[in-house]
Amino acid sequence: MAGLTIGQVAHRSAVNVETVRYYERRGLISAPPRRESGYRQYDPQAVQRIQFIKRAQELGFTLKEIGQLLALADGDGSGCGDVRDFATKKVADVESKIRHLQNLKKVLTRLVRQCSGEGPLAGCPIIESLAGDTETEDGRRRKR
Amino acid sequence: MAGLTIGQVAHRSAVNVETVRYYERRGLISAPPRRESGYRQYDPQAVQRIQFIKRAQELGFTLKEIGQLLALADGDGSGCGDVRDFATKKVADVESKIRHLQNLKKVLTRLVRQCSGEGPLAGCPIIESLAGDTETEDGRRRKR
DNA sequence: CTTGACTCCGTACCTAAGACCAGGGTTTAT
DNA sequence: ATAAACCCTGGTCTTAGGTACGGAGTCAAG
Repeated sequence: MAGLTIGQVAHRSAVNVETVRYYERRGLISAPPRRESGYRQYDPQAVQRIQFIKRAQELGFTLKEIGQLLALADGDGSGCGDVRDFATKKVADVESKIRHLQNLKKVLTRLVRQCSGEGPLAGCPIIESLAGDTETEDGRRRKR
Repeated sequence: MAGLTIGQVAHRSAVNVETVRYYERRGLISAPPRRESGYRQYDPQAVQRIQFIKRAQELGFTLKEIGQLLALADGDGSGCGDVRDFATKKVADVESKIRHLQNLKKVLTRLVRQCSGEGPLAGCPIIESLAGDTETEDGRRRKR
């Protein structure tokens, strides 16, 4: 009984069966050999690989990036430095997202602070701020 | 020539024509009257409304949330406080996302720090950390 | 041998927020 | 009058990461 069924692999890696097949389609895990019946027969390594994918996802990598990461890990030519570059780029990514959100938060907080929370809607600083008052000139490009 | 065409509205609010129609389908802007020909005839107010939507989007609100926000703004019963609650909840939202990303960053940074960036792949701390080593027990639920 | 659990494949569906296209009809400038 | 620019509907396509379904075949236990 060498080899795991897809269901066993899925359960051990805490994902759905469909997810395993999906990863195969995406090329993240290689197509395993089959039994006579056509059933996939997995090496226990497959579980490791899926867990790798899941952990990398938790770190904010997309499946596409994980594919590249796995290619590095599988490939021969690359070294540790390539992997580090990858992770470094991701850190910059995350930092940029954080900055964006912090700016958002600042603006939102300011709006909330300006709003007393009392009185009717008319005059609510939040609504007014969103409504804005920029009058754009006509931009019809049509010939006249 | 009272009323703007959809193209004029789109241009003035700096969105695509399709976007305007999409917002109408989503119920974010009301369906305007039509000419004989079937052409939509917009009030200039429509531009304001779309700008409202766009600004709210920039603040991180989804269209669904913006729909609720607009319902507040349109509805009669609600007051400024409801709007403030909304924005406050969004701030909490954003804060939670920031915390998550900061945690991500911490983990990634630690990984990068641990990695010399030299040498071959085998033994790269980043790869090893992702590969992990948790041995999960079998969870086959099938009768035997 | 039956039954229930499992697996196969392909395809469709989901969320978000639109973009784009085809095949028509309309408006307007010249 | 003609051509360019515009508008209509309705449908499909996109990205990401899966989930779900249907009909069929398979496997193991009682």
